Amino acid sequence: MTSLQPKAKRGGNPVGFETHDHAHCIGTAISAADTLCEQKALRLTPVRRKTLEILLQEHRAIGAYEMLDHLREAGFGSQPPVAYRALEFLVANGLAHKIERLNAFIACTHPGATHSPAFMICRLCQSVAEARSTHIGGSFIDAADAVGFQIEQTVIEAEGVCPACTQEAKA
Amino acid sequence: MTSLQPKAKRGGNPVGFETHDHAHCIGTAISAADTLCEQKALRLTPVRRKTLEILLQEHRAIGAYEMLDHLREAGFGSQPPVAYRALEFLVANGLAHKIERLNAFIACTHPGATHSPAFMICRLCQSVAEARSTHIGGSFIDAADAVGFQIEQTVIEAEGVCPACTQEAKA
DNA sequence: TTATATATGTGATAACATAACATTTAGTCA
DNA sequence: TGACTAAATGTTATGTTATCACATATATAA
Repeated sequence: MTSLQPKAKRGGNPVGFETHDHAHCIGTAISAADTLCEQKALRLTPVRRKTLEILLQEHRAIGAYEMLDHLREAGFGSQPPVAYRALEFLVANGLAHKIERLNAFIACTHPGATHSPAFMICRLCQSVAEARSTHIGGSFIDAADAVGFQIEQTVIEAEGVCPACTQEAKA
Repeated sequence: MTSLQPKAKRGGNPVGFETHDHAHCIGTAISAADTLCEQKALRLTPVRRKTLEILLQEHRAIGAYEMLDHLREAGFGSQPPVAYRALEFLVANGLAHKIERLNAFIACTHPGATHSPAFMICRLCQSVAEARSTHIGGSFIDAADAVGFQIEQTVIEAEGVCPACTQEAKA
């Protein structure tokens, strides 16, 4: 299985995919990552940077092996740990997230901000959108507190149909 | 890798593990499953029933291959689809849940009730507790509504430390 | 009873992930 | 600078999770 698949449509906003804007958003995100890594004394090495760039470029959740294909094409190592380690670094530092339901990874849409992210996964077009709200897990945290469970990380994902696909289904 | 591993301690309630009570709770759950399947005209076949029994017996999240070991020992087929199909049936009908974070399955603690379950996973003792609250995902559903995303299923899981392990850590 | 749908068994393989260890690179400090 | 140390990378090998495809068997309906 190779890495070349059609890009998924964006979920959430039915905004058209525009190259110039997207290039700009990638640039902004990379700059933000640079700043963040400098502040925290983290090393955004070539593989890690490239991995983030690929996630941003694709703008969807991609699996570790698909990432590995891209990295190999870019001249990096071709064995699974190469991809997994870079992704692990990005996830650990809030620059990307793992979508457990898909066993795939996606660039964070607002790195730096402390957040327990929540995702909406379209089962029709496979797009994944990160929810904006910062307190999605609120009642869950309360419920955990009530029984004395110390939450360290949360996985909050919804599977369903995105607005664009809902429109298409109606048509 | 065989199936024999020490049982995880229960998370949530620090109630002792008592054979009689547990046997009773298994019996009750199986009866409930029978009733539910009769009502919905579902077939709780031998493999499916055994699979549910094993989940209830273990009282923790177990992987498909560990389940397969148990099923083989019980005289059923020994190839992965045997376990995956039975688990898929139970999950589809609300008798069990998949814990995405662990790639493992657990019996539902209150089948029949329509619910989008939420779980607390202890990273120290691996116990998994299903949260009682019925409206954990409330704010998430609101956030999805706001952007026009149609939720069909949710995955809500927290990883952290259960009350029992927190106690032990203090001691 | 025959037809049809559903469920099961099995072999093969795909997809996802990590352990272990050698090598290289970056940062530190005598 | 050069030796030391820690971190990162490359690679081999293997472990773990999940599905496809197809044959067979069983249940339900007509």
